[in-house]
Amino acid sequence: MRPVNEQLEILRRGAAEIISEAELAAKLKEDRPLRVKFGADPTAPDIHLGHTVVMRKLRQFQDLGHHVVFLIGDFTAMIGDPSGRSATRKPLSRAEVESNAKTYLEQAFKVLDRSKTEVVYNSAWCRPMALEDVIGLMSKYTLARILERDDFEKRYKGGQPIHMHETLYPLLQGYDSVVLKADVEMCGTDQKFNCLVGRALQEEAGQPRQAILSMPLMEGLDGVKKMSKSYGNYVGVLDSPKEMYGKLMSIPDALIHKYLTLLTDTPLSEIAAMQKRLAEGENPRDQKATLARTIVALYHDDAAARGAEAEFRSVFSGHGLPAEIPELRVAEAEVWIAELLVRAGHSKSNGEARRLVAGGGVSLLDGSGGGEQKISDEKAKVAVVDGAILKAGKRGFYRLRRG
RNA sequence: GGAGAGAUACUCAAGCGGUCAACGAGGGCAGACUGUAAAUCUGCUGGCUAUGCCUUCGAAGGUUCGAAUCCUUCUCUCUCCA
Repeated sequence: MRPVNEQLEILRRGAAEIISEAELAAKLKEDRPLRVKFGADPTAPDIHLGHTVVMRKLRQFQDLGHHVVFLIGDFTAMIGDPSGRSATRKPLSRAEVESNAKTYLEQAFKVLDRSKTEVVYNSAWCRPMALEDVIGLMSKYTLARILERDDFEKRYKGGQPIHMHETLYPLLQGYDSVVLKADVEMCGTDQKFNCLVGRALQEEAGQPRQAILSMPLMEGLDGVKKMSKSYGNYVGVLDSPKEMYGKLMSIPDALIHKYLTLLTDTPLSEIAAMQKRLAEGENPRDQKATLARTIVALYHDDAAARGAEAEFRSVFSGHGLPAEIPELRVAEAEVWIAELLVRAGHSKSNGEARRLVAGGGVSLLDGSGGGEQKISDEKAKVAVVDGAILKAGKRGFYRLRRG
């Protein structure tokens, strides 16, 4: 195994907090594969770049020769983790959890080394627990300490409900660490509390305490809220090269270097150099392009990255047309514009389409992309010319086909 | 167990018998400007080919010509006291 300080240097990259670095160093010094636990709630079937921040770190552990225990919180998912929530999360059904877990793992292995990952389900030990076991677990912790947790505290003070079962979640997650004899637990900063409970419970059980390595929560495309599917500000690992590239080009400038640090292998020295060049006047757009290209190459390949870039340049910088335009088959010679937009799947309702038209967001181009003609009358009927292109908003292109 | 308060559109939040599809803010979408960045300005932000009709203000009933607004019951939440 590589020297401890080299390992630490790699592991420190991008980390929010290591509790404690001395403990982690001591474990690394034992010169054996550490058991690195990571728990995932199978609530989000689609993995996005936000999830990969932690997974990439796990991958680094794997590459350093350590053992990753990937815990699917199938049991705890049914409780609903209150982490980072201001409201109670609704529990999932068995069937949902199972199918989510499957897709989740499939995507996780885009980052993790499948052969070095042990997958476990916490229902294996949670489900058989008898009430006395549960009470025994509860007796190891105090309500005061549970209420110290950020989100509980906030809800408590804000007069919002906290359900009893939610207070059990940190205990169960901590208990997972006891069962798995984890040496290290990886998590996002929002999970820090739960990980700390794990340390306390391990100590109770006479085990060495796990070290904690937490990664920052990564802001999504809007640059404000954390990346999350429900906020719609995410880049999915399964997104097409074109989508990935485009989405990444829309992030605020301030996020460029954070993304590079957390989502790519770009050496820190290179990132620092980029920051310097930016301060000296380099156009942030170009650095963002580098970021976008690098990430697309990671989840697809170099050719796809170059293709996505070329297309982006031609469509957005050069106001050209995308290489592939979905076709919209229309039988009639003439169709109401709003209906056309709905049929294309661009607008959810006629009303929404009308607003888009009235707002000046819709135009019609001839087959080669020229002759742009804005449609601003929401009542307009448009003649369906075979091969003409309907442009809706910033990125909606549809090629009309008669027949 | 007792006493109060509250539930409004994606979120926060006005409204307290007609002028309410519901003020305002945030968010979102679109346009201008740009680098699909930020900031700024403008418009839009229930459904319906539509000077109107339909659905929506926790749920179900009721009063009324007319209800988000009044009454009854129910569900959920919070606060205080035990």
